[in-house]
Amino acid sequence: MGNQRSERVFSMPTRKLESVVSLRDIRVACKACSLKEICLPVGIDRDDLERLDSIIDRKHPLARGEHLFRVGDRFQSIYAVRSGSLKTYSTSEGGHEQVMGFQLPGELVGLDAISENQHPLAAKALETTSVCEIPFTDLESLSSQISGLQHQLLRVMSQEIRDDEQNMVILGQKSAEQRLAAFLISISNRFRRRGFSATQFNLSMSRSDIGNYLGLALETVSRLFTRFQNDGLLRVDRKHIELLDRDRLCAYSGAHCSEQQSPRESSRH
Amino acid sequence: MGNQRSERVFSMPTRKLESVVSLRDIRVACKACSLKEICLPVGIDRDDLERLDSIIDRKHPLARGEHLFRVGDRFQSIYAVRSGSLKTYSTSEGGHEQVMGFQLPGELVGLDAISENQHPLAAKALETTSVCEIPFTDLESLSSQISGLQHQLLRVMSQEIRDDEQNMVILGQKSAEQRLAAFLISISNRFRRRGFSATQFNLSMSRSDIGNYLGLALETVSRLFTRFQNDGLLRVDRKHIELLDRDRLCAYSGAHCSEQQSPRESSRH
DNA sequence: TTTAAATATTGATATAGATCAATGAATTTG
DNA sequence: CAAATTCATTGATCTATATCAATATTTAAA
Repeated sequence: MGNQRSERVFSMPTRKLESVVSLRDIRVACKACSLKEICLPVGIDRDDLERLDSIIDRKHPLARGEHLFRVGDRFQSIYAVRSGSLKTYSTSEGGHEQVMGFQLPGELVGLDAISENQHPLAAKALETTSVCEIPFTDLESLSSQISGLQHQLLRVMSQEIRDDEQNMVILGQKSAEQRLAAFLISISNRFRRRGFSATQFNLSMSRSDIGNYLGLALETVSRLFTRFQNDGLLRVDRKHIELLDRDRLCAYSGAHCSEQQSPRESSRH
Repeated sequence: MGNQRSERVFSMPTRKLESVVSLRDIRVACKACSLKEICLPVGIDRDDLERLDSIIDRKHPLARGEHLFRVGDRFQSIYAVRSGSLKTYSTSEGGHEQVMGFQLPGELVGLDAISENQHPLAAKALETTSVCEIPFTDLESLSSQISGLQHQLLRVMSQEIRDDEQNMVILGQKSAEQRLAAFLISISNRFRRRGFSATQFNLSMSRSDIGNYLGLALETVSRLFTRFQNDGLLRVDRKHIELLDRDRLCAYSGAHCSEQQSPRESSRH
């Protein structure tokens, strides 16, 4: 699928053996990981990468519906999605769920837990999902030695703030139509950036999750999908989406789409 | 006003003399600044503080309506509000403004600019406002030496992400009433944390700014203020707000108010 | 395979809050 | 200090989208 290539490079045996299963085979070095430019884009040389690699731990894949962490869990690591996808969400007292975001391959989760030393959100796998675990204290001490890493970490966090700001704009003043369009464009951009198709993908999250995330009723999401389809913008088949007219969809989203850019992917500089 | 005390401690003469006016007198050491626990809460000792201080630059106050920076400005520094307040906002192609946040004394602006090396938002003074300028490269190199500072910086950014997430909840699924209530509680908490009154304060921003920030029409904000007043929750006199029943207001906001906490103030741990 | 449980679609209706509009302070300006 | 401008309040109406409801489809379970 796409270029999820060359992930099976086996280096040293698993350092930590907390999980029982045959982790050894899954152990992959950062330097060989197809996601490495994403997790650590800039200015980290060969040696540094090796050091970084040594602190990163691959866990065995999560099944659909499994939690990576829950609200209130002690914060120890941030995670990078290697394959699959996650949703993060919080639950209000009334048991009502608020979906805060979706994490696709190459994206990080858990940065919001640093300040309180515990996870303010839960992270649940939307499908079979594997992640890299990056123990935070290790990362911190390493990044005080590797200045490029420190900077990179700050950049990633800053980007997260940007993205959240973008979402606030979307929630604060866009119409339902604009929201869904913006959402699809964002997903598309994020897939493309990871080397997947930008025009054809599967949404691993339910309509209800999308609606919740966008501040819309799921019925509205459903209706909009059919509307978009009727307008010739895309083709929907349940989870599968094919974007037929990305530009027009982008125009629908009410954003500057001149450079077919999305907030999320603009971090490359 | 409140305990905005003991700010006038004069140390060495201004290092950078970019601005013409009598900056010398305003120059105040971090270690004497009433905001120091806020900017740099933990684990920084006397010596380190002095080093930090040496990179921080006080600028002369901004007049109401003046910009601290504009969209697209090269990112060089982050800023801490010393007194007064700011709003950050972006402007869509249609010239439509989106207010992203308000910064009160002790709060930082500009963290979202790190990733792109330029400011994605503009920051404008809502009243006469003075800020500390913290050149980012200096801060970065210093924080690789002072591990407490590095951690603190990450914490602050993480907290910002948390806060934005909170705002997403508010925009995504709260009613107009809940939004305004949550907003007032948040402001109240932030004032209290800085030693100001939590029950009586002036809103430096207009109804329109509040509405824009909360994703509501200004008329709605206005109506809600009168409603809240009629309900005996508070007293409004134009910009001046007096909270009469904080608990009930908090209940209105639809959040767990058990510990009269707000997202923003929960960062102390 | 049948049954059950999610999940998705589509329609009908209700409503929170936007928008339009007019008036009244309060600030700013000349 | 008057005039102009900005800002706030209040009312009347309209609309986008939620909510309620029924059905269909898919997935999971038995």
